[in-house]
Amino acid sequence: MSRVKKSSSRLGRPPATDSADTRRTILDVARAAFADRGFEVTTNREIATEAGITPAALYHYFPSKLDLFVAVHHDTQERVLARFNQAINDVSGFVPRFEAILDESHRMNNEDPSLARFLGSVRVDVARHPEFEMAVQVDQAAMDTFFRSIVDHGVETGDVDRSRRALVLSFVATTLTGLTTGQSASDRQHALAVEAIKAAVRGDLVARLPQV
Amino acid sequence: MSRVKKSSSRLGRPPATDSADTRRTILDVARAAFADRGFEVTTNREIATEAGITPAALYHYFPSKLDLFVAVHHDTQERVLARFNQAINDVSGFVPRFEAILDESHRMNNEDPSLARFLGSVRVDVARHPEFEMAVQVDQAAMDTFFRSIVDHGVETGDVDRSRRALVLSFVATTLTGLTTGQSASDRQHALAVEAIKAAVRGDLVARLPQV
Amino acid sequence: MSRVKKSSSRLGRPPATDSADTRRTILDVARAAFADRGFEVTTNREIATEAGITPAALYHYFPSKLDLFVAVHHDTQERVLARFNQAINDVSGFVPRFEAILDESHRMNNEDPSLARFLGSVRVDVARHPEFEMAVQVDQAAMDTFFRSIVDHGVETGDVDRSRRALVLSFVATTLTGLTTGQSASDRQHALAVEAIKAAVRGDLVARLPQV
Amino acid sequence: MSRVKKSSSRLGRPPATDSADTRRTILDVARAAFADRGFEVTTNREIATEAGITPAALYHYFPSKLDLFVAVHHDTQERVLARFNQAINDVSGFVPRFEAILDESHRMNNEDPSLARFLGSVRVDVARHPEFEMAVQVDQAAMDTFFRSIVDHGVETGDVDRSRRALVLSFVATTLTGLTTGQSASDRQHALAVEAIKAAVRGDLVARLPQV
DNA sequence: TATGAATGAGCCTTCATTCAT
DNA sequence: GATGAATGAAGGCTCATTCAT
Repeated sequence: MSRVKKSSSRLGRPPATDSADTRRTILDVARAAFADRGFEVTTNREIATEAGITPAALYHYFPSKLDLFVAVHHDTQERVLARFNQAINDVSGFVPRFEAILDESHRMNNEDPSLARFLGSVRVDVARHPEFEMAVQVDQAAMDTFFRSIVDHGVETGDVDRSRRALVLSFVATTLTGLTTGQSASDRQHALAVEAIKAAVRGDLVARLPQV
Repeated sequence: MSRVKKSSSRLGRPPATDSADTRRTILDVARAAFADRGFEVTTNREIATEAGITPAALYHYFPSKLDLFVAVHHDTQERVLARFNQAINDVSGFVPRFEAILDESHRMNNEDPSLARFLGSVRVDVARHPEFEMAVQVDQAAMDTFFRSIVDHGVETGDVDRSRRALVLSFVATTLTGLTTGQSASDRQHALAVEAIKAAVRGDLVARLPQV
Repeated sequence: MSRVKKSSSRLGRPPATDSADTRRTILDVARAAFADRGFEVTTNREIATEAGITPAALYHYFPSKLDLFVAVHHDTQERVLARFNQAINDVSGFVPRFEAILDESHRMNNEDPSLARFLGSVRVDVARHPEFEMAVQVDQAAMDTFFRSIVDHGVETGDVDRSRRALVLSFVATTLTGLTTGQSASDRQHALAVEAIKAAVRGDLVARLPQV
Repeated sequence: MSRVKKSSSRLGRPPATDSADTRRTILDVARAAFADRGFEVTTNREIATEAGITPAALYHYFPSKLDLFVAVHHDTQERVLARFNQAINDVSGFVPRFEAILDESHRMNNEDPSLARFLGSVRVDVARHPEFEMAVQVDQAAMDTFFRSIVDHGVETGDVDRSRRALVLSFVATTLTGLTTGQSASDRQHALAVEAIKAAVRGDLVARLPQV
C-alpha cells in the first residue's frame, strides 16, 4: 500500500533509482496482486502502477507476464522454505517439527499474508495454465522434499510408523493446503485452524471412542 | 458423457422440455469448464460450443456470464449438499458422520470429478471477483450450516466436547478444503487423503507421545 | 475512397448487410493498403475503418492479419492470372503472347492500379516475413508455371530457341518485375516502359551495331 | 565481415577516429538489416546489437531512426554510383556502357549483396513512408542523371536514336529495377538475368520475326 | 561516449455482449 | 429460441526515444 513511489511520469531515466529495489518492489507487489486476484485477473498495468512504474517498464525486469509470475513463485517458495527450515532447526521429532511449521505458518500469515495467500492460489493458477506446470515444478518439488524429510525424520525418531509414511505425508499436504487456501483470511480464523490441526495430530481433537 | 444436446425431434414433447435440457447441458458443461480453467479463462464460446449452441444463445438461458457462474455454483452446492445429507441419513455420532461425508466425497470425486473440482476452485474465483461474494454467500451459508449441524450433533452424542465446537468445525472446514483443493487429482491420492483425515480424527495418525 | 459504408457505430448486427460483400470490401481495401504501405505499416484499424467496420470485426472474416494478407495475395494472384490467361487466349507465338501480357498489364494498371502495385510490393513483404513464404508459394508457383508455358509455347512455334528457354524466362521475369515495381506510378510512365520492353524484344530498341 | 567494433586500444589514435569507425559500422550493419527486413521490421536494438553498442548509443551518431535510414541511403547510393562511374570510365557507346553497368552490378551483387538488396527494397520503404521522399530525392536524382547521361552519350555515339531517348531510358530503369528487386537472390539467377538483358539489347533474345 | 532505466504511443488480438434476422 | 455480424473495452507486448548517470 505504501509501496507507491512518487509517480515520476517523466521520460528518461529517473534520478537515483536502484534497479534491484525496483525489481524487489515489482516482485512484492505482483505477489500480492496474484494472490488476491490470480494471474488472469491481475493486469500488468495494476502491478506497474502499484510499483510506481509504467507497464512497459515491467519488461525491463521480466520478459513476460508469465515469467514474472514464475519469478514470484520462485521467490515466494524460496522465502517460505527458508522460514520453515529455520523453524525446525532446533526441534526434533515429527510432531514438534510439524507444530513448528504450523506456528511459523501462522507467524508468516501475520507478517505478510500475501506469502501464504499466493502459495494458496498458485495451485489453481497452475492448474489453469498448463504452461506454468513445468516452470514451477522444480520449486514445488523442493517443498515436497522438505515435507517428506520431516516425515522421514519422524520415522527415525519413532513417532511416525514406517508403514504410515505416505498417510502422514498426505495429511500434512492436505491440512497445509486447507490452511493456506481456506483459513488465511483472518488471524483468528487461522489461529483456530492451526490449533485444530495440532489437536488432531495429538489425537485429542474428539473424544476417543471406546474401541469395541 | 455425450454433451451435445440431442436433436429435438421426439414428437409431442413440449418444447419447454428441450429448453430445460439445454439449460441442464449448459450448467453441466459450464461447471466442468469453470472447474478446469476458472471463470476468467473459460470463454462463453467454449461453453457454448461444448453445449452445442452459439455464444449468443447462451443469453437466452442466462443474462450474463456472471449469472451463469452463480447458477452453476448454486446448482453444484445443492447437489453436493443433497448427497451429504443422504450420506449421513442413518448414521449417528460426529465421527461416523464425518467419515460418511468423507466417503461420500470420495465417491463423488470418482463419479463426477467436476463437482468437487468446481467447489475447490470456486473459492478462488469468488475471492477474485468481489461481485460474486453476495451471490454465492447464501449457498455457502447453507453448507456452513450443514457442517455446524454435524458438529452440534457430535456435542449431543458426546463425542465432541462442547468447548471444542469451534475447533472441530475449523478442522472439518480445513481438511475438506484441503481435500477438495489439493488432493482431488487422482483417485489414489484422494483415497489416501481421506484415510489420513480419518486416522487423524480417530487419534492414531501418529504414535501417541507419552503425556507427561 | 468511396468504399466507406455509412459508419453504423451501433452495437449488434447491422441491418441489411451481406457478409460476402463485406468480405469482398475488406479484401479490396486491404489490397490497396498493403500495396501502398506494406504489411507492417498497414494497421488493422486502417483497413477496418476504410471498410466501414471496426478492427475486431475483421476477425470475423479472417483469423489474423497474416491470414488476411495471404487471402489478399491469393485473390489478387488469381485475378491477375485469369486476366493474363484470357489475354493470350487467341494469340499465338511467344512474342505476340508476351506483348498481349504487357498490354493486359497496362490495362489492369489503369483500371485498378492496386492489383499490380500489390503484386509488386508483395515480393518485399514476403522476403521480410519468413512466415509468409510457405503460404504464398503455391500462388507464385502458378504464376511461374504460366510464364514458363508462354516460353515453351514460343519454343514450339519457333520464335524461341530451345537452348535459350531459361534466358527468355529470366527476361520475362526481370522486365515484368521491373515494370510492376518501378514503373506503375503514372499511366504515361507505364506505357513508355511497356513500349520499351516490346522494342527490346523485337530487337530494335537500339541501333544494331555492325557485328565485327 | 567482423561487424563488432574493434576495441579502441590503439594508443595515440585520436578518439575521433573510433567514433568514425563506429559510425561506419552502424551504417554497414543498418544497410544489411534494412535490406533484409525493411525499415519497419528492423529495430534499433537489432542494429545496435549487431554494431556492438546499445540502442541509446545510436542517438550519438544519428538523431533518429529515420535519419539513420536516410544516411544509409545516401551512403549506398554514393558508393554504387562511384562504382558505376568507374565502370564506364574507359568504355564508349551506349551498349558497351550499359553492359559495363550490368557487369558491375553483377560484381557488386557478389561482393556485398546488401548494396543491391538495399537499393532494391528502398523503393518500397520510401513509398511507404512519405517522410522519406524529400530526403532521398536528391540521391535518386543523381542516379537518374547518371543514367540519362549514358543514354545521351548513346545519342552522341549514334547507337541510340535521338527520338528514342525516353524509350531507352525507360528500358534501363525498368530492367535495372527488375534485376535488383527480383533477381538478386542467387548469383546464378542474377548472372542469367544480366545475360538476358544484354541479349535483349543486342536484339537477339528471340528469333527475329520476318517483318512483313 | 555510452548505458540502463523508464515512458508513451500504438499494435494485434480476445472477449462479453448486443441486435437484426 | 437461435444465429451471425458487429462493437467497445481492454490486455499483453514492442518499440523509438529520452534522460540521469
